[in-house]
Parts: sequence; structure tokens; C-alpha cells
Amino acid sequence: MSSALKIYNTLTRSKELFEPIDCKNVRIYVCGPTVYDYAHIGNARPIIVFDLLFRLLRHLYGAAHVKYVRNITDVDDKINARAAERGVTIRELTEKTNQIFQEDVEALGCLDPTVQPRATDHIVQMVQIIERLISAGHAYAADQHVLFNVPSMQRYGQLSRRSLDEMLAGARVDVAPYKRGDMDFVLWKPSQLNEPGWDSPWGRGRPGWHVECSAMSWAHLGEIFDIHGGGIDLIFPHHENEIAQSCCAFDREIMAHYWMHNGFLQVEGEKMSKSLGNFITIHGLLHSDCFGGRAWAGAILRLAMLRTHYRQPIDWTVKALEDAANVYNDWMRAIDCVQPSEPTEEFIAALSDDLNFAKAEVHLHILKRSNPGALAACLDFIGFQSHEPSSLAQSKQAQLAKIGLTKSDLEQLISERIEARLTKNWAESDRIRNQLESLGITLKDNKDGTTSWMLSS
RNA sequence: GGCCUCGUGGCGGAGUGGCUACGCAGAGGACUGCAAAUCCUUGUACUCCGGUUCGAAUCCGGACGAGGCCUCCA
Repeated sequence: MSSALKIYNTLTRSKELFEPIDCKNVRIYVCGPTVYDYAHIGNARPIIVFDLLFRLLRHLYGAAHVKYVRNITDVDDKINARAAERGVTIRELTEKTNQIFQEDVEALGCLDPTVQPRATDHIVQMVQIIERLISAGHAYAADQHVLFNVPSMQRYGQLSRRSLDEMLAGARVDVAPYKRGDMDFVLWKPSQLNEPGWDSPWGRGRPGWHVECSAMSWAHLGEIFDIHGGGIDLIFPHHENEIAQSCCAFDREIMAHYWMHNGFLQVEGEKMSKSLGNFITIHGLLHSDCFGGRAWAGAILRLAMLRTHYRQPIDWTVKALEDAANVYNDWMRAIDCVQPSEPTEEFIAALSDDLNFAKAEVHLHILKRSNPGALAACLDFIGFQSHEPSSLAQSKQAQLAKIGLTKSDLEQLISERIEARLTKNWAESDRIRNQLESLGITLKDNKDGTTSWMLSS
């Protein structure tokens, strides 16, 4: 079985063999969050999906040879509006939001990207790109704004596969007096004194929406790189405009070779929206009972997310989380006290087929019986390593501490119960078992007469 | 209106021309004081209608349905 990586490329709308520009320096960029509010569960999808890809690339090319950049957009009009609304400074808002985001992502079992650049640290590069675009005739300054002149780029619309005519037919574009073409989009715009702004050749202002990604990918990955990822909704206009900016600024045919997009998420069959009241955040799922009446471990959320192929639409349901929890707990029991060996080739090969997790999951079920060590290694591989034997022991200890029992207290209770069972005192036996169950500890009577304990799931 | 996805058993979800995965849930059984866990058994599905073919869930055409984008959005 071959582990050659194949990925679906939105540019060509087909699955292609992945061939890096430089196998010693594989480069991937993923559009990260705009930090103005708690990240919702839809935001978690690209984070998890591309974390899986990152892990796979590290395996295939070596951890030192993969560079993963996921940006943090900390300048945006939504941020300005939210900060004003809450009466906090922009810096306070973006710092706090980013901190929660980082905690959420860690709980979801994601590795840190190689670099997490911030938009506000790359204003210089943005200005440079804009200057290049102007001098190449692809952008123009007008009325304190700088706009990208869409008709100046013949290939515009290549990624989203739409022609300028079609786009204009939709015709709900902003009409502004300073625009030459209806589709032209803003690279730079003036800031009021109460808005964040930077000095530039066009006056004090701030960047438009798309240019930050062109600047940050350039700064950290170069003019051209391997993979660019994000949600499917970003294809147009965000990624289309990034391509336009980068290709025209650097006079390149392409910006990234492979464009990958994850599908959308719905909640219990409906679009997630604040008005429907089904807007759920990662934070809420992890730390409250807002969904399904209980909190969910990050690993459960991660597994539930991965079980649907990343390009398919996913329906986020309580049932899917319960299923994922069942499967996950099953695996954890199977690898309790097992030393991880190596992930199997079949498993890697399945993932290498455009991240076909469902196909890979089959091998996990097989390994559960035939080779727990390999199962543990496969689970480690895909980011479930928080439950290595040592940390399972740790979480058992933590639970004891939480309920105020020492290990010998527990052992005492267990042996009392064994006594009771020997004298067929079932009432006492059940009383002890129920008492511990209510404290989050499940007892299990083994066939040899011993009793072991585990954390309740 | 334009463009783009998708439609598999109760649920999730592989499978791109023949051998009809896998998991969850359910049912039956073994074991057990009862549980839990484990093990065994059990599931013949592919939206509809045409077409191509010896043969289609899989290819082609059409219908219906769901979702997305075209405007901020992962």
C-alpha cells in the first residue's frame, strides 16, 4: 500500500498527488481566526482538519521540514465595533480573545503551528505589497483609499471559477465613487482618529480585509508555497483576492500549488446562527452543558469532527458526539496501560488519501483487538495523545484528589465491598459501588474475584 | 437569477462498474448475585425515472430533495 499523499485541489477540482516545491521545506498556510469573539464550533473545523494534515506532513517529510503558518487577524472592523460595544480597548479585546482561542485549540489536541503571525505585526509588508501593486498598474489610490483593480488581472476568478460577467450579474457589490470597477476591492482605507491606523503613503489608515494574508504568507513562506487552506466560504472572495494580490505583486502565475477547503458545519440540521439560538462555541462545548446537557472533552469534539470527511458538510449533533464518546472510550479502555508501538502503514495510507479518516478509522477498530500497541500509536499520531498510560494514571489521581479520597481509602472501600460480596451482602456491595459511581468512579468485578476501577465516562 | 456541492441500512460513514466495508445504536446469547466490561450471533441499504452494459450504489441524461457561495462568515 502506498503512502503517497493525495489531496483534493480546489484549483483543479480534482484529487492530485502532492508534490512539494522543496521536500526539505514543505510550506502550508491556513487562514486563522479574526479575534473578536469566542471561536465557534465551525471555526474549529479547519483548525482540526489542518492539524491532522500538519501531523501527516510531519510524518511524511520529517517534523523539521514542515512549516505551518496560521495567522491571527487582529485588525478588522468587527474588532473595532466589538471593542467599542464592550468599552474595552482593541488590544484588550484581541489579547483576551486570542488567549481563549489558544486554550480552546490546545484542548482540541492541536499542535502549535510553526508560526502564528499577527496581522498588526505585518503592516510594513502590507504596505510593500500595495506599493508593488500600484507600480505594476494593478492598484490605484483614490480618495485616501487604495483599491485593487480587478479587470487588470486576466485570470481573476480562477479559483472560484466565475467570470467577471457572472460576478457583476450578481451585482450586490458596494458602489463607491472612488471605484473604477465595480468589483475592485479595498487594499487600504483611511482611519478616523478613534480607529486603529498606521501611517502610510496614502495617509493614516488600515488594511482592507484580504491583504493581511498575502502579507503574512509572503513574510513567512515566501512568494510561492505549497498548500493554502481554509473554509469553503473563503474561496470567494477572500482567497480569490489573496491570489490576485500575491500573484500580481510578485508577478507569479500562482500563489500556492494546492488549495484545500473544508466543508461547512450545521447544527442539528440547521445553519448555525445567533438568531436561531444554536450558536455554539468551542469554549461552551468544553466548559458548559450548553449542548446535550454536558461538557465534552476536547478529544471527543476532535473525533466527532474528524469522523466526517473534511470536504463533506457536517451536521453537528448531540448524537454524533455521543457516538464519538462511545468509540473514544472504547479505544481508551483498549489501550489502558499499553505501550504505543508504531502506527500501521494501512492507517497512514488511508489518511494519505485526501485525509480519508473514515477509512483510517476502520483500521483502528481492527487494531483494537489485534494490536493495541499500534492502536495507541495511531491514536497518538492523530492527536489523541493526552491519554498515554502515564497521563491516564494522572487523571485517575486527579479524580481522587478532586473527590477527596486517597488511594488507600479507595482500596479500603473496594476490599470492604469484596468482603460484603463474599458474604452475599448485596445491599452493602451495591451501596459502595453506587457511592463511588456518584463520585465518578466505576467499579468492575473481574472474573478472578478482584475488582478494578476506572473513571466513569 | 447565476455558479458549486451533495443524496448509501435507525444513525454516522467507506466504497467509482461485479465479491454489497466499518462503527454506533438495537435485538438475541455467553459470562455475572446484579451491574460494568468482554466475547459470540444478528443488519442485505444505496432518493426517483429513464439510458448504456452480460452486469450499476458506482457511468450518462432527467426529475425531486438538501446545503453552500454570489454580501461579513471557517
